Amino acid sequence: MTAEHTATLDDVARAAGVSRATASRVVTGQGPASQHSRDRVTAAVAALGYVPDASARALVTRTGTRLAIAVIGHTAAVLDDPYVGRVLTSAAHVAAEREVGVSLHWLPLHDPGSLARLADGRGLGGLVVVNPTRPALDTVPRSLRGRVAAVGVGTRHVPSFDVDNRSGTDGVVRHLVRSGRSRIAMVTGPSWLPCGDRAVEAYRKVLHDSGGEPRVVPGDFTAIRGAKAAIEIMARWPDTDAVFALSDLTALGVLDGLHALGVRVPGDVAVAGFDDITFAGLSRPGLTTSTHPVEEIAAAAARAVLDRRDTSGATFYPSALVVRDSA
Amino acid sequence: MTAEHTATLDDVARAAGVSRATASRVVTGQGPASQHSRDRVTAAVAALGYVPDASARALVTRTGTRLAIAVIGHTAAVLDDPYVGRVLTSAAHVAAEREVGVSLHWLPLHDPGSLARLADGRGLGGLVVVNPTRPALDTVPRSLRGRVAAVGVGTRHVPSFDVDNRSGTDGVVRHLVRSGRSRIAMVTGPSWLPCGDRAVEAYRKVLHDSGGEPRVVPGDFTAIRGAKAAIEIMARWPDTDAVFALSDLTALGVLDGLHALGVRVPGDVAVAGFDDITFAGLSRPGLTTSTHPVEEIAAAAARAVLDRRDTSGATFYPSALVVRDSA
DNA sequence: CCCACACATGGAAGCGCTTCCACCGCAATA
DNA sequence: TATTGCGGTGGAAGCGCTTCCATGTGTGGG
Repeated sequence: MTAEHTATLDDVARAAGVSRATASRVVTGQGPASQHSRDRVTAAVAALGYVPDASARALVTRTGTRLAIAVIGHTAAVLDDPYVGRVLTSAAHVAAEREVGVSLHWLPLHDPGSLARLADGRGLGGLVVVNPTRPALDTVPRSLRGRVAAVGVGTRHVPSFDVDNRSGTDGVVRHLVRSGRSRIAMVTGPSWLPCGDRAVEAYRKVLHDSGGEPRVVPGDFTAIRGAKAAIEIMARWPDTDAVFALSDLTALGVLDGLHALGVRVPGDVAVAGFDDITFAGLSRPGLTTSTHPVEEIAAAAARAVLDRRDTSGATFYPSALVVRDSA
Repeated sequence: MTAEHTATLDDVARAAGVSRATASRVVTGQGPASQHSRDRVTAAVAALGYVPDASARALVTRTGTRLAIAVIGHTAAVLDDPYVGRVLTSAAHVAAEREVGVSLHWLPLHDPGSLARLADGRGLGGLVVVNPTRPALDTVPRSLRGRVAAVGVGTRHVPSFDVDNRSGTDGVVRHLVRSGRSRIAMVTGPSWLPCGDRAVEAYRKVLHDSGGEPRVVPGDFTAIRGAKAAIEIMARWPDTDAVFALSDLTALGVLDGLHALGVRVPGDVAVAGFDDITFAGLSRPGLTTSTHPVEEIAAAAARAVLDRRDTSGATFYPSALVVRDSA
């Protein structure tokens, strides 16, 4: 009851009748230990409510006590993206359970050294790279081996977690086709982001299957770009009857651009986005989109890093169509 | 160049020709030190690029290495509020500079002990309480004295940082009056949140000055509640010609509710919000609102905690009217 | 001229933990 | 029975830092 003095590993060892070394082995799960002492230590841990001191552990294992979230982008403004906010929130939530904190960093797209510099300092326990590029991921120092994960499409070397853009896009574009649209344009993500490629592929495939011709305009996941893209699209292909943007933010911008042009949605042109952000349901017309389990993805990435799990390889999370008014 | 081995305090002491004790005193700024050794150590620190190991320091000072962000609310859903996301992002950014991480926690509104429990564990270097209640703030254990700050209106005991709701509200409501509205309703924040009181006061004052009668409906900062509030308001006071919500999210909901009712905005009813979130500019009609420098406020709170500054007392940040289409 | 007192300083202890290493007893092999 | 091997174990070192304490140094007053 009156804890007052937080239990230390010494207390646990004493209570279990073993040495501190053995207690440590049991608690960390590293090294040999007989079933008998394993049981006794586990019991003592529970009885005393022992929680390892993260600082002490970090000190000796030379492993930081912080999970860094690094976002790659042209400017520091990427940090303000609601998507990043969701990643951060979810990661912070997971980290909190492990008595670990998270910190947020911007990695300039054209400064490959920045990641190495970030990872160089002490105190870094793990790294989650958001929207990584190949070159960036290649500069991760080996001191962080096994403690790096990617949110978005990564490389073979680090576990990566992403939404299934391919089937998500497929679902949305098919929906557009089903509802009678055939001249469908697409606003992509930034060209340097590999995850967009799969989406574009899927879009091309559906269009090919349905006999439409692809109309692709580059985007950057921002709303402003969406508005401009809408204007571009309508100027270039005036008969366009649907626009699919690989980001709700961009789709909202498209809505804006179309509105400025006097084009009715969904009357003249249907609009669909991707991500299902909160505001997709609050825009007028309500945005048809595809879900993006960002929180789940970020939590998985954080856990992979924190647990030093060897989950190399890519994991894709399903995306589901959400039909509202815009398409 | 080839750092390889991160400099330790020992290296600094050796380079400066003093003992580790003296070097520590200079680096931390605690304890006496002659100007001479002060200079030599500072030079050595710069030359070696020394950065104190947060874990080691935390271990001995028995002070955590993590800045906890605690949000009070009925359910854990408060953590998904974009406002919290902005606070977290900004705090994480500030913390990163100090080699510190942040973690996110939900404090059940009716479980006063939860804050104490959170602060009890080791590894907690500081605490920022978002939207604190008096009782919650009173349970902060003394072990955290001087390392707690509030985002929102706090108590006399901890430094608090908030937007100037009073003048912000004043600005918005006055704008409504100026543009010819006189039957203005207000959707407040949660009743247990003291910050809302000042806003309601300001609203009442403007209405009193302009001869209007107050129409207050309780809100909770969510969009759904906004939609319901809109319906409530129009049912209770059908001649209402303006609605002011103390949150953009709620205002967006009001827009939705009004739309469902077939009420035109701003034709029939003007709508104004508070916060100026990203989506305030993307809704249709664009939301008239008042700015809320959340990032600046959160950064100030984080800094106050991290620097153990004795900034007790409340600091209010100015809010500025942003006129768009909705009012 | 000497004592007291401040200030500056270095030695050393120790924060809570992991991990190397030497050691023990026991079964399997020779 | 004498060796080897091996899983289990505790002692002890040490991670990088702060801080207590005893030990110098220099000043002013008696």
